[in-house]
Amino acid sequence: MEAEQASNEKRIITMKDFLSHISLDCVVFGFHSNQLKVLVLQMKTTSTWALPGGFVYEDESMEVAASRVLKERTGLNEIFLHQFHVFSDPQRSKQNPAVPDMILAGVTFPEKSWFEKRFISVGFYALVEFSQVNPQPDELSDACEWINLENIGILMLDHNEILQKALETLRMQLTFQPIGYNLLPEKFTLSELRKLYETILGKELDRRNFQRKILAYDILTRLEEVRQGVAHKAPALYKFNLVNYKRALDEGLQGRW
Amino acid sequence: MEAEQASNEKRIITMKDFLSHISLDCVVFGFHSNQLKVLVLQMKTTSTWALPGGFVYEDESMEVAASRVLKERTGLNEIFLHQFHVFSDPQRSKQNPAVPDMILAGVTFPEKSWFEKRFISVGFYALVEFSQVNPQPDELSDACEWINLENIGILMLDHNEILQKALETLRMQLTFQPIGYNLLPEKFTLSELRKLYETILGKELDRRNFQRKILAYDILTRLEEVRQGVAHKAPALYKFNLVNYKRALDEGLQGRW
DNA sequence: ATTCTTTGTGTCACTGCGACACAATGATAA
DNA sequence: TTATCATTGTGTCGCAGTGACACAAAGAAT
Repeated sequence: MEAEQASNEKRIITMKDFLSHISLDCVVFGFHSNQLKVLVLQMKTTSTWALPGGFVYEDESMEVAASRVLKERTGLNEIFLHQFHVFSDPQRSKQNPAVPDMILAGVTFPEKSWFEKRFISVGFYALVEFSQVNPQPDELSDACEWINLENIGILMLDHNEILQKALETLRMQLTFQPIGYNLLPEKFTLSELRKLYETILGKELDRRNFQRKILAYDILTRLEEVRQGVAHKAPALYKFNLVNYKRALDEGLQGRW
Repeated sequence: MEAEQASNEKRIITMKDFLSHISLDCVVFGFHSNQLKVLVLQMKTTSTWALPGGFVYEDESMEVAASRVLKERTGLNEIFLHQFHVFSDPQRSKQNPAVPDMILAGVTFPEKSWFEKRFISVGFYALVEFSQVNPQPDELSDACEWINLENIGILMLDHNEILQKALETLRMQLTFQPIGYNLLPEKFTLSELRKLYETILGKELDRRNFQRKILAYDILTRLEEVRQGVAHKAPALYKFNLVNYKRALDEGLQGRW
């Protein structure tokens, strides 16, 4: 169906075309200035902060819906998405705080019955290149912006739990899959990659051991170039070897069993 | 609400109390005779084999619903469950093949509209002690029984994909979490535990190296007893140290980063 | 009594680990 | 111009863990 473009004018959105009782919430991770950042929205009526999310059209898969929703929030066409958990506590959305915002935005409810009742949410995390994102609020929110992970305050509903679960999933995942592609620019330094790992793991890594280990994964290609305009010894630039990187995602890293 | 007991007589089941568009499918793993087994149902009308599953009441979480469904199929009260993926291809249930069986079983459809349309399925895998399971078919099926994982044939809808994804999830999980509790009896031998790992990984492990590694996890307690009635040297019996086992599940095994 | 199979314990050479050193490089300050 | 500082690339060290495998014990079968 036609893309719903962000617009200043009120537009009619009907819930009828969405699957009832199902929503999705996205934890969008970016990386900038050696900080892991999360994209959040500020709701119009309540001013609370929330993770981006939305609903699923009747002819969409969850992944397609999440891609569509995030294209609208970030402007990006291809986003690395990964489902990580279904949040289904019946208490989590007894009274949907977004309803006033939706009414304000002109949403009509052909059948209020399902939307004002509970719904489950499929949690996705997305990894995006910070510099390529053009944050766009939706009809329900005043702002869409990046917040440093360590500065996240109180979010709407169970969004703090959703964010925490996403982070735990990312952390656990580093034990068997690499990370970095989709988050870092095409060319990056080992120092930048290491700081990405450090912000996810929440601890400092020895730069020499990190280098030996990550090079042992055989997923990086060292470029002839070095980073320009830096204050000290210029570090080498690297890029991901996508064939090996994707294989490492599919098959997991070697080891353990 | 009242438990829906299996019964020979037709009973009225109404879809009205379930969340629309949402189902769950369970891959129930058991382990017996050194084989990983999966619990499957045989549908009445079509005679196809399917994974157990069901729907979610309006006041249940996904986990509670899955526990309820599996209590009915296995007779077990406490089952280790883990969500692993949401299956949401719009094509996956355009025409629900279970509808004829449901009609045969006396199910009425207050609002056919959602059930004959598509729905997403939350995939769970369950780990159960084979010997404690009392397989029970539901109203839609003739049989509920174990099949060796390596003998699984064609399953209904996308259930082969669901099963494959569950197995991949289990395999990947062995790189950062242990397995065995819930699947093995309270007392077991290292040989039995190793064969469990081998059937999940699909490859043979050296029994000496396996022993050294698994003991290094510090999740096992060696008992004073040995297995009786065996043909050769009696192996020592072990049990899981639940404190350490659960910590290993929560925090992951040491290593990598 | 011998053979077979399984188990418990252990060894070996090798690899990877955590902790860290040293030299190179470029900017900054004296 | 020289010295200092901070960062990076490469490497070492002692130790721990690995894959491959040996040997002895134990009990059943022949």
